[in-house]
Amino acid sequence: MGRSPCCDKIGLKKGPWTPEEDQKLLAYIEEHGHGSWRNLPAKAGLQRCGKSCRLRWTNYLRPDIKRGKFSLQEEQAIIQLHALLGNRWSAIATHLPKRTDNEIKNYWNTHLKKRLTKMGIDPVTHKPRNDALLSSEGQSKNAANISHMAQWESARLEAEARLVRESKLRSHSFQQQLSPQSYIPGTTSVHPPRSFDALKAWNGGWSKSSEGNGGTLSTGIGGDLESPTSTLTFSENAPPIMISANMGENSVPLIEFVGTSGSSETGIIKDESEHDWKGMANSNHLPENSVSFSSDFQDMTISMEGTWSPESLRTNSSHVHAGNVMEEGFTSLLLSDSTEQNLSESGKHSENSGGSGGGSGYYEDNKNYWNSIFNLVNSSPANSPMF
DNA sequence: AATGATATCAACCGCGACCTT
DNA sequence: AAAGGTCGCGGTTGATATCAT
Repeated sequence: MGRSPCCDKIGLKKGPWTPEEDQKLLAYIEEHGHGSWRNLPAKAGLQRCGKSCRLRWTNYLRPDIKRGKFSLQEEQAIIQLHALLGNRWSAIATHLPKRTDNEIKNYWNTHLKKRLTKMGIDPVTHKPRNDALLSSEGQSKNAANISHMAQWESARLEAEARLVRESKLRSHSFQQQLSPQSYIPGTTSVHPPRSFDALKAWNGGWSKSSEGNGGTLSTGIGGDLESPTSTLTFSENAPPIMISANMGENSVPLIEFVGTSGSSETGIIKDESEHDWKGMANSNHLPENSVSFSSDFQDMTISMEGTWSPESLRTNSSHVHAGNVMEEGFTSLLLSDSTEQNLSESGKHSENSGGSGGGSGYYEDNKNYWNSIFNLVNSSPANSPMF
């Protein structure tokens, strides 16, 4: 409902913008702010529809846009965020603050997608096309279930992106009111979006021990029984993997990835919260408000409490690809494609990947994959551009 | 140099979500 | 609650640039 009339229906100009038009639009917005896009063209003396003006501004004229070649870090960010978020370019763009969603989308379609395809990796699923690395059906299903975690995170990122947008908008309007001429690109007066502090803890939580046959990973704060928790556990024939999304005091989903290696060498990484999930995993003592479902993963449990509401999980629109988390090595592999560039500076993400093989490194690879993504989103608050 | 193929990217289009009346 | 208005998103197109023959 309520679709605005198309430009050609009201005889407005279309196609490439002239420098004069750019100047008019720029001058008007610098002086008045964009206000209502619909009314802007008439006020600015442009024979364009508001939509066209908005697009020109957001994708080209905005002063806080970084143009030119994408850096290695940016490429890496795009690939990893795409693995997590799918084609949600605006959400991805939130973490590359000076890039527009359109630019990222174009770059993906013209460069990165092709590069992935060329390497035999499905750019949609981020899985190898022949599925060679997912040797068993169980692992595929494993990946599918891990995707629930990605969905949660995806939904959270989406909400975060929305907040950032709104904050920026408010900030920008405020600055325009104060001094239209003093607009400083890329600056905001608002607090950065909540970062994934817990995920940082999560990153630091990996360690090894010789205890038991599984590996666990946690935020290190999961022991807070008071906090709302979302816990997802599952297991299959292989030693169990457990993912727990734990809500912190500020309703920040804290993701615990309690992974296990097929190899006893990997051992358990534990912390004070371990007893919580262990109890659940080994018994039927599920917390209240939990949802259990089974698949070929024999046990999956999600507990939803506190403000971690289903409404916040707009998973229906999430394009999270089941297999992506299982293919940690591919991003690094891709970025290590020496035919394109020397990527030595990206060692941060690839140093531990150890290729994409299975075996004992399999879950270690997953860990690294998520570590890199969470590090990425953690380090990219909107007003502190990472690039 | 001419021509065709391919790559790039700005811009458009249609849809859905959100807001206002 | 329903209808209309506006905005933003993602997919796609088409003009231009670049490369290959």
